[in-house]
Amino acid sequence: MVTRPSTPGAGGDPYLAGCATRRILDRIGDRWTVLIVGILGDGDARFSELRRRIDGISQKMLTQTLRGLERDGLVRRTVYPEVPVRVEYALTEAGWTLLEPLRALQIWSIEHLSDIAASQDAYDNAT
Amino acid sequence: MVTRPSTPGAGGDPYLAGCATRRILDRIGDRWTVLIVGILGDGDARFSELRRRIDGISQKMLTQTLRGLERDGLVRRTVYPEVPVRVEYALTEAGWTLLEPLRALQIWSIEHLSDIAASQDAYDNAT
DNA sequence: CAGGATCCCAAGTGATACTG
DNA sequence: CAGTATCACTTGGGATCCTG
Repeated sequence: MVTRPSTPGAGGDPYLAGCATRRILDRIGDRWTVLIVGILGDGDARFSELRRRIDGISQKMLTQTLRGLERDGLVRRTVYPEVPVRVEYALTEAGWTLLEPLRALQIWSIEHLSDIAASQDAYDNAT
Repeated sequence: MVTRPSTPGAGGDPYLAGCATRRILDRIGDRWTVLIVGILGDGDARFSELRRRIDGISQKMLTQTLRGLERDGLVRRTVYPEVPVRVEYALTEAGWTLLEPLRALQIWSIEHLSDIAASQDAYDNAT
């Protein structure tokens, strides 16, 4: 596939993996995406509900992030032409699959947050 | 732990998980961290070697990112007082554990990149 | 070789006002 | 209710020059 030496131990090409991961992190690495995906993982939600549950998000960023997720096929947007209009957001099949590796990262995060904080303190004091 | 209703299906508190994940993404969500961790996952490396293997990184960002990783206890920096000086970077134990969830994300990335690209094209054409 | 210090621009983000 | 549009600000990151 790629003319680059692959790592003996790991499966797959590390260079390709790096590129792919970078592109995904460009998408989910922003301040709001994972929070939205996480909430939608609990069930569908409408715009105002997301806005209420995500503390501190501006309406601009909520819209922008949802548009991006919709464009990537991770979130489905459904408009119900009632009065007033109702819009529901839900994870797509692909969106659900993203939840899995995200959980892995969450678990790692929770397990290592205190270690990291301690390391930071030690590092700062050593200055 | 937290005075917030937890999700029936998922393990752990989603609110805590969200906060923790956000803090981790603040750390690894930048443009270079995962690439550096990925390369160090292949084995120790010195400064100039990292600089060569990571295409496009500036010396400032390499230094800055390595400092951050060192501060978080994910990377160990070893100085050999030779002439000229030699500096080796290596993953710590915690750094190695991060590699696991990162692989999960990599696998997801590779499996879904084409789907995402296709979805983006469809979305853009539907405009 | 392995950085530190500085300047500067582009991008991400928030606040505010307006709309179908 | 669910957005769109604009402005203003903060920050990430690159370029460049300098040092032990």
